[in-house]
Amino acid sequence: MKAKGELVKAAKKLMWERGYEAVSPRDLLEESGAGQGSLYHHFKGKMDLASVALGEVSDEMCELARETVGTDGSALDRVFRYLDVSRDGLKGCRMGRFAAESSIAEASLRKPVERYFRELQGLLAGALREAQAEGEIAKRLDANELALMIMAVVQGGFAVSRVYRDRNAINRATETAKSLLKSLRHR
Amino acid sequence: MKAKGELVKAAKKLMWERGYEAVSPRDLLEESGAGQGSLYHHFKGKMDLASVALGEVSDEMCELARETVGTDGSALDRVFRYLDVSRDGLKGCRMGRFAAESSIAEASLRKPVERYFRELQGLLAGALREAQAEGEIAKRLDANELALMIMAVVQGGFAVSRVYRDRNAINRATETAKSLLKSLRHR
DNA sequence: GTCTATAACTCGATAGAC
DNA sequence: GTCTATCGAGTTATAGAC
Repeated sequence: MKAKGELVKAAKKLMWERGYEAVSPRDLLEESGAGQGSLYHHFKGKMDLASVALGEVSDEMCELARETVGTDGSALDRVFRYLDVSRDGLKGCRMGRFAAESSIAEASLRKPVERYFRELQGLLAGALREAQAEGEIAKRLDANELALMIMAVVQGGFAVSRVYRDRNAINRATETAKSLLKSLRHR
Repeated sequence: MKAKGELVKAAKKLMWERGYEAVSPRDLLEESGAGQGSLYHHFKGKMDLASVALGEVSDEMCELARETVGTDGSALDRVFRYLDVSRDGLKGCRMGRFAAESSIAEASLRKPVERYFRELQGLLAGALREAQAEGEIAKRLDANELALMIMAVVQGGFAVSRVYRDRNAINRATETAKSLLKSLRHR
């Protein structure tokens, strides 16, 4: 039963680095130290293992998002706290990196990613709505749409960083998003 | 010599749909109608063919960007014209979709993508700088950084769209970006 | 539950006839 | 310049001993 846990751990590590398609069962067995049959004893196949691994990553990312966007500080500061997270643009989002792969069409892989995105959008939209209610920022923009755009900046920031081979491009993009949000204040 | 052109055409089509890694030489031969040896007669291999195809796509996308961000209309309107392009979020950017793949590490694939991104950022930054000079928007934000963020919104919009399976999520994200830019006016 | 061995297939690339 | 045939390696998955 140890092999099962080791396989999931290996999948979480390797698929963060390389995504789904670029990781082979062979890689997973090697990384985990498990024997050939173990993968297919505990899981239906590579995709089933990936699905379990992504489910765990999704849980971890949701928890992290709740801590980041959490409850202390002003509503707008909580949104800024999410944008202020220092990101390595060359790595890619542990969840969002699967969006570009064709495997995202498979429900078992897409669902954990969608769950994280919905949770994150809800957290950001909640904080933005609160910021609007308390007069921190203008009310004319829909909080849900603003949250969606903020998430797009982060996801797209990874893309731009990788193309430019500049691990900080993403952090400059989120900094600019902060500046734009500030321009919604005091109206 | 017909096979060469057909192979490039096939690569441009299939790699738009599926990226680099998910397209095999087999797929390319089938789509193009060329025989097995033709690929390796005209190109060094799959990557060389992809590089030529991406080069052509990069040229086309640069030209399209120049037309879109072009010269007529106010500077800010030209930026809005780029954001207003209707995008199918489920498809993915013809260039940006390669950013998430590990093959982007290969210079011959990354270069055409980077060339397009630099061209686009330059066009957007130029229009934004002009908008600032003419007093359309506030000057306190760097035009280059704003352009970078706008590109991130578009690239990330594709990611969010695909995860949500909502082809319009990207268009809502760009619409919100427009609204935020408008909040920089009249200060 | 874990392992070794291997099946059946596809991958990117090459050889060589025409 | 194009084709058919095929290589060696790597892919996902299965069989069956322990």
